[in-house]
Amino acid sequence: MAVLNEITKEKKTQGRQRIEIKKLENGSNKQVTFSKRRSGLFRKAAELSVLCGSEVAALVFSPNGKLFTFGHPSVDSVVLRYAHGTNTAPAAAASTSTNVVTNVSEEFNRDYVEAVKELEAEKTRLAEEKKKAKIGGEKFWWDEGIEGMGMEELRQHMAALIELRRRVAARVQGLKAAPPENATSLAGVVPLQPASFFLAPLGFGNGNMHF
Amino acid sequence: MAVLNEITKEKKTQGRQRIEIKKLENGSNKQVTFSKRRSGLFRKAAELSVLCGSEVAALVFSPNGKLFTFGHPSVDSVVLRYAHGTNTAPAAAASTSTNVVTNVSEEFNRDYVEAVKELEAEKTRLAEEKKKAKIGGEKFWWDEGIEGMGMEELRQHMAALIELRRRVAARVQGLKAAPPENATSLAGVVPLQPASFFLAPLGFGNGNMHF
DNA sequence: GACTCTATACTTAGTCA
DNA sequence: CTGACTAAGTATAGAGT
Repeated sequence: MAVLNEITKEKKTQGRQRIEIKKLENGSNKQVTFSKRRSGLFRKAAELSVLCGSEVAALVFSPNGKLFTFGHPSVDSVVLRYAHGTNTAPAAAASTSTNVVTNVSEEFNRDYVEAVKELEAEKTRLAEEKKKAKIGGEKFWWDEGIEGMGMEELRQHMAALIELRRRVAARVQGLKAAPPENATSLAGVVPLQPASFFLAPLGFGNGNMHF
Repeated sequence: MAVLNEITKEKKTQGRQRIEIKKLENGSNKQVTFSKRRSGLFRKAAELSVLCGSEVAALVFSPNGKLFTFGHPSVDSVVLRYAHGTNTAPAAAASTSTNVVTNVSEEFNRDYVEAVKELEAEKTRLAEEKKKAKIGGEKFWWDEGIEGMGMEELRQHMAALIELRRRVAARVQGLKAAPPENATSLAGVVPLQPASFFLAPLGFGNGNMHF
C-alpha cells in the first residue's frame, strides 16, 4: 500500500513526470525521448491501420537527419495515393476541399480539371481489366521474386524496371494524371521516380517499417 | 473499494475496456475509433516534432477514403525529403529546413518542365513502337502493357515498382556484401542519372494539418 | 542506442448528447 | 463527425543496465 512507501520513505522511482511540450535542449535526453516516442507513434499508426483497415504512413526524420518510416500497406503506396489524391472515395468529400495547389503551373491546373472526368471514366472502364494484371491468386507479376537472380540478371531486371518506369510515365502523361477533389498539395502528377531513385541504396524489401 | 460500488450504486460506465488490435467490423464503432485514434496519432506526431524538433509527417486515409494529414514543417516538405532518398545524413539539416524545402521545390519546377518534354517524346516513341512487331522471341514480364492501365492501376503499378526497386537494391547489397565472383559494377545498371523526378511542386507553407 | 523497472500522467473504450 | 464523461488500460519520464 501507499502507506508502506510513506513509512520507508523511499520510492524506487518518481514515476512518470509531467513535461512541457517544448523543444528539448538536452541532447542525451532528447535522443532517448525521440526513440521512445517514435516507436510509440509507429505503434499507434499500426494499430490505427489494423483497427480501421485504413492506409497509414508516418515519416519521421530524427534530429540527426536519419529517416524512420512506417507504412501500411507501404509508405510508398500511401505517399503515392497522397500525391495522386484519394482514389477510392466517391465524390462525397468534394465540397470540403479547398484547392491548395498553387505552385503548379496554371497550364497544368487547367488540364487537371478536364482530366478528372476523363480519368474517372478511365478508371471505371479498367476496373475489370485489372484482373488481367494478376499472375494468379493475389500475386501480381511485379511480386516476382528476385531472390534467385545473379548480378547479371539483376542488371537486366533493373534496366527493365527503368524502361517500365519510362513507359508508365508516358502512359501517365497520356492520361494527364490528376488528383481528385480533395487535392491537398502535391499536384496530380504521379510522382514517378527518376532512374536514379531506383538505385538509391534503400534497404528493406518487405518494408512496412524502415529504420 | 470495489465493494462500495457494489453496494451503493452501479458504476456509471465500465471505463476503458481492453480491445484486441484487429480489424473492427462494426461500422459505427469503427468510425468513432478512427476519429479518436487519428487525432491521437496526430497529437503524438505533433508532440514528437516539437519535443525533438524533427520533421514529421503522418498520412491517413479513413476507411471511407478521406485523407487526413499532419506535417511539420509541412507534409510536402517531409514527403519530398523522403522521396529524394534521404539516405544522406545532412549535418546542417536542422538549421536549414526552410532553405532545403525551397531549393527542392525549385528543383522540381525545373525538372518538371523537362520531364514533360521528355515524356511527350516518350509517348510518341511508344506510339511508334506499337505499330512495329513485338519484340521477337521470349516475352518478358516487363512487356506487360502499360497502355491499358488506368490511373489507379498505374498508381499501384508505380508503388509496386518502387517496392521492387527496394528489393532489388537489397538484393544487390547482399551481393555486394558477398560477391559471388562475377560481381558486375552497378555503374552499368544505370545509364542515366537525371536527378529529376517530378512531384509537382507545392506551396502550402506551414500548413500542418489537413482534414 | 535499446531494454528494464516503477510510479504516474495520459489516452481512450463505451456510451450518450 | 465532434464533444463530454468515467473508469481503466497504456504510454512514458527518469534512472539504471
